[in-house]
Amino acid sequence: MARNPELTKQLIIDKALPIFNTKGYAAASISDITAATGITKGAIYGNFKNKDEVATAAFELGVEIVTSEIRKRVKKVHTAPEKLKAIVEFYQEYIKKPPIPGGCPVLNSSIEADDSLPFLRSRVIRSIALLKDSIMKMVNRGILEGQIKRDVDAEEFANFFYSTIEGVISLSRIEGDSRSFFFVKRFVNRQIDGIST
Amino acid sequence: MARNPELTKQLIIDKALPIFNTKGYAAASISDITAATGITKGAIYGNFKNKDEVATAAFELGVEIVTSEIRKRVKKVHTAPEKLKAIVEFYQEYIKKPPIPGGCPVLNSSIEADDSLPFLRSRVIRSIALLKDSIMKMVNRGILEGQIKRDVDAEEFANFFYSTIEGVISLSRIEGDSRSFFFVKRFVNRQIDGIST
DNA sequence: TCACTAAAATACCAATCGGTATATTATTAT
DNA sequence: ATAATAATATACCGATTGGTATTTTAGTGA
Repeated sequence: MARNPELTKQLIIDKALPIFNTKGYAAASISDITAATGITKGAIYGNFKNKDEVATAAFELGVEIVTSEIRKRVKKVHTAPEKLKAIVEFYQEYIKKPPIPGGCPVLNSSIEADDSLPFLRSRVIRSIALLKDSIMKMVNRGILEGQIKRDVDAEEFANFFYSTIEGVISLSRIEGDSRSFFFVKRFVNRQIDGIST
Repeated sequence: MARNPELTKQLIIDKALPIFNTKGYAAASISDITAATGITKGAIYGNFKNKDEVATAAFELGVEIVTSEIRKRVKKVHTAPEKLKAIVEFYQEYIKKPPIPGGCPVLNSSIEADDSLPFLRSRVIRSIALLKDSIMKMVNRGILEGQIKRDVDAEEFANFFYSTIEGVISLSRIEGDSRSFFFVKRFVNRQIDGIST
């Protein structure tokens, strides 16, 4: 086996992410991870203090995968309305061809960590705050640059935008169908057009 | 101990619901239920085939609690816009004073059952379909009665409405704050006004 | 009052859980 | 080449899991 602890650690995180994201923290076991990695318990506990730390690292990777892809797509276009639509587009593709099996790690962890798992909860809150903040900034910059109407409440829009997208992701996933997403996408894009100048 | 199997069964379901709803199916144990009920494992397995059946019964109770309260509030007012706003109002109070600890059972189960728990998944799908359908009928009846604009797509609105509310519930819960709900409520109510005649 | 029955309590099961202590490796410095 | 060290593998731990078999208990009809 490779004796590079950096690689080992990364391998564990990479394989743990889809496991935690599909089964949830409680149902995912260390044995699941040893099975997926081909690595033993000794290697896992040599590189992580406990299960919580593995889950934390996996969650952070999940957030990084999602946000880096969003950043990439947002940079490609240059007006606020286009950027917002690019995010919607991203999540549509996310459902069809998920970069991480099991849905959105932020939403999943949000549900599982709201009443327990305090170590995760704080990180989920931070991730959501960052996401909402970037949407707000997008809207406000759009206002300054004359692409978005001046009377738009950026915080209200960000909360609507985030809630609706997370909601429709869970909806589409449980339905196993993208029909709902189609409708919601149409609605959201119309809202974006509605606040555009 | 009471030797009324009907009461025993109901006691188990009543106590199991908040446990499953807060901890999730995987993390909730039979021991949690014996502790909460004061009843032993023998009584549980005498009344239910297995854990799945307890979880199923608890879920059905959760759905009944939510939908019956919605029905009640929807009946109190007599136009489609008022009915839609009454649902929003219900969920706002739901967050402040939850009739079931742990958030919305439909959303929670939706997240946990999308990749596993097929016995739950099918029931979640049915519950969501019923909820969305009742919103669609509300909108369509509003159109017929001249309260809602004729060009409104009921299915699109229902999907937006459901997604947004479920999304903001998870958001408010993880944030532990109703600020986000306030913004989203304002947005949704404005949408309702926007489709009203 | 006394069987009979059904419900609930108790005792037990193998399997698995997260975690640890120890043994075995592979790598590096000398 | 070899000793020291760090990383991984192995073996094991008590606790808990869902579930079952058995015993005790409460309620019912005769």
